[in-house]
Order: sequence, then structure tokens, then C-alpha cells
Amino acid sequence: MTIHTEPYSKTLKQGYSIRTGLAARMRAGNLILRRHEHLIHAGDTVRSPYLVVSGVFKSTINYENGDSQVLGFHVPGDVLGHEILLDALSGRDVVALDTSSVRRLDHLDSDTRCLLIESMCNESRRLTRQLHLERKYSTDARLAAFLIDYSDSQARRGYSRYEFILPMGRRDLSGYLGLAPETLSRGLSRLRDHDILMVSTNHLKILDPERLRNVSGMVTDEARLTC
Amino acid sequence: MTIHTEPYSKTLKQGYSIRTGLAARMRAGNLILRRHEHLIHAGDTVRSPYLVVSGVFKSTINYENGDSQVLGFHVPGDVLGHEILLDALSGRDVVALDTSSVRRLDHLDSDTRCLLIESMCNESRRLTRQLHLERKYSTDARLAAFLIDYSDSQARRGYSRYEFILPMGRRDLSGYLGLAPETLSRGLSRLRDHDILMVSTNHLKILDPERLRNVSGMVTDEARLTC
DNA sequence: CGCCCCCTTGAGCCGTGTCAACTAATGTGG
DNA sequence: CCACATTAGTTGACACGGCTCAAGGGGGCG
Repeated sequence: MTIHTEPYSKTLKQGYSIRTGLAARMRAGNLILRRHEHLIHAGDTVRSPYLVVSGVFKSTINYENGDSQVLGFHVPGDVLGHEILLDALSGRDVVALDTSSVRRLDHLDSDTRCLLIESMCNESRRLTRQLHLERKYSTDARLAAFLIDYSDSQARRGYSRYEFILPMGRRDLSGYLGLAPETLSRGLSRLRDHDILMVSTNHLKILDPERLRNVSGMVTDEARLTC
Repeated sequence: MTIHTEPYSKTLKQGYSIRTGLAARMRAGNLILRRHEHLIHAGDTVRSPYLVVSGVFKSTINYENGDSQVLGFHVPGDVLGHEILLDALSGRDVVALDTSSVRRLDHLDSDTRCLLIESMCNESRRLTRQLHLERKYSTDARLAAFLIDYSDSQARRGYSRYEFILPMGRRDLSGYLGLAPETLSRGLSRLRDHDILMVSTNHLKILDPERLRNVSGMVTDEARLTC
């Protein structure tokens, strides 16, 4: 089952100003959201699933005490809104990190249901993996693993595997990886100092994929970055 | 939708020695498994979902490097085998921690499917919560949270809320909570020293539910156990 | 141009993992 | 049923990774 998604495009900025229930615009049947706009609010009843067509979203869960955690980033091809399989009640915010568009999946046919189940299963797998990473692997390993994942995802969507923009801020990324922002920053600096990456705020270039992979996989070996 | 499950019973020890594909016995249409017997092996193709009728199971995922993590404990009423919703391929072991029985759910009717989706969703929620707990809360808080959960689960099934047997060993529990066995042991000792628990290997008694709840929820408050 | 926020870097502390020794429990074979 | 062997749990000492607090750049947006 393949799904067509447009490549990332900055030309979607202007859209009709038809307001749906959300603060969103439409174009070519897709919902357009700008940076920081919510696709879903925690507590919302999800009315239908969405297919991410372009851009990036993050989903977060918020706790009473004020702290929130980043559960995932969603890129074109991802399906959102599996809450509809059960009570349709979303416990999380889904926010655009940049100008992004989604396609509403109106008909909850069996293919769509299957996609939703699959996406839920993937999320479960991701959480399991994340738990494992956070329990057993260092900051650098987790960071490297994330960069490799993201790199792969870029490649799969037809972009450069070794040079790309990180669409999320440090705070979001550190939250996703289960780190303090300072720790993430230090990790990036370490990888930079070892000539594995070039990094400036958003722009990222992988200089030494080989060693990056080593860092991601090994905890006890020489792969650990001394200092 | 309610499902009838028998209370935990030690009278199921002897069963017919009819061997199914697994090393298991049958009684009254239920599969009986003894301590350490696998209901599902990692890599197995799950043939049908199971409803836990009595006893306890743990499910674990195993990694190449030899380390494994405990993903969950399953008590009567829980449904296993949601893998069947997708590729039916299990990535985990499901093992009986004690003499236990399950009912095979042959007909994958819509009710069963719904149960499976629900169970998957619950697992996802649990993982999210666990991630949050491990990121933000101390050993004692996590341990207290677990004990409260387990206590509630006991109460829901008609047993004492304040005195029960922990069916899993320290190693399994520490794995589940994301702790080293030694750290778990220290946590238990601390709760014991503060007269919140009585604990001897398996047997556990909650002496001060009030303070236990405090420990579970607060990190920065006086609830933290000094020493 | 200047404010603000994000990111980076430094210093110090604390919790938890690790290693090691000891004790308690469990199981096994005679 | 006992003696022994093996595993599980507890406790202590110690090291170190990552969080916190604090201060110093840098870039974007009004």
C-alpha cells in the first residue's frame, strides 16, 4: 500500500482563508497550517485521521505540573489521529513546526483503519525503542541514533542523506530524546569537535557517517567520545 | 463489554497432559502454563489472541547484545497477541511467572478486534507514562507508583489492596521499572525503613498508603525520602 | 538598532549504575 | 530429609553521567 505525498514545498504559504474549526487554511483539498498552529489540541475529539502531506509536526503530551514531553515528530507519509479507533479523544497536542499541510482522511475504510493500526503499532515500537535507548545508551549514542534515523527518513523522501535542516528547535529535540537542552547541546558540540558533524543551529551536515553509526551503537567500545 | 475471569487459583496444578504446539496442558478449554513456560516466543507467528484467565505473565523483548527489557506484566483480564492485527509476528517472549492459564480467542470477531486495539492502545499509554516517569521521577517515586498500580489492580480483582504477593522476582521488576536490581532493592529498603511498607522477598504489605501516594507523586516536596 | 529568545559553555552536585561481599532462599541429589 | 550447590536479594563503597544553576554569545524579528 503506497501513498502519494508531495515533497516539502515552501510555495504553499498563501492559501484560501477558509477557516475550518481550526485556525487553518485550505488548498487543493489539503489543510494548511503555519508554524505553531495546532492541528489537534489535547482534549479534542478527533473527527478524522490525517495524512501528513508536507512539512513537519510534533506531538506532545502535557502534564498538570506544567512539564510536557515530545512524543514524536511527524513527516510526510505519516498518519495522525489513531485515537479515532477507540474513543476519538486525543490526549496530546499536534503542532506544526513549520508551514505544513495535511489531507483529511474522510472515509474510515478498511485500508485507512489498517494504516491507523499500523501507525499505532509503529508508535508503540518507537516508544519501546526509546525506552531501551534511554535506559542503556548514553547521550551521544541516542543523539547519533536520532540523526541516523532522521538522515534515513530524509533519504527515503528523496533528499540528501548527509545535509539537511533540523526543523525542530533544541528544546523540542532534547525533550524528544529525554535530555536537558544543555546536554543535547553538549552532545552536538562533541560530535562537531570530533569532525563527525557540522552543525549550526538548524543546518546539519554529516561528515563521517561511519563513526556516527559507531557512536550510535556502542556504549563500552572505543566509540565513546572521550571528553 | 465485560469478560469473566476466574480468580487466581492454585488448584490448577494438575491438568491433562495433552501437548499442543507449545509445552502446555489443557483444562476446561484453557491452556495451562507453568512457571517459566513460554506462551509466545519472540519470532513466533501468533496464531490467535489469548485472554489471561489466571496467574501472571511477563512479556519481554530481547536484543542481540543479550540484554532484555521487561515490557509488561499481564494479569487476568488482559488480552495478549495484538500482533495478529498486523503481521502476526511477535517480537517478544511471553512467559508465565507462575502456574497460569489462558483462553484462546479463536474467532477474531469485531469485539475481539476491539479488545486487541484497546490493549495495544493501553500498552502505548503505559509506555508513554513509563517514559515520563523515568525521565522526571526518582527511583522511589517510580517504585511507589508501581506499587499503587499493582495495589489497585489487586483490589479491582477482589483481593486485598494492602497485602499481597509480588509474583515477579526483583530482577524482572527492576527491569520493568528501568532500574538496576540493587537500586530497586535499596528503594524497597528505604520504603521499609520509613514504615511505609513491610516487605519480605515476595510478600508485601502497605502500611501507609497516604505517604506511599505522596512519594509517588512529588519529586521536589518533603515527600522525598531523606537518606 | 536593540531587545529577546535560543543556543552554547562552564562549574558543581546528586542519583543511580557498577563492582564486590555477604546472607537468604530455592532447588537437587544422595 | 538433610547437606550442599546454586541462584536471588541485600547492603556498602565508589565513580561518573547528566541535570541544575549561572553567565556569555549570536541570530532573528520588530
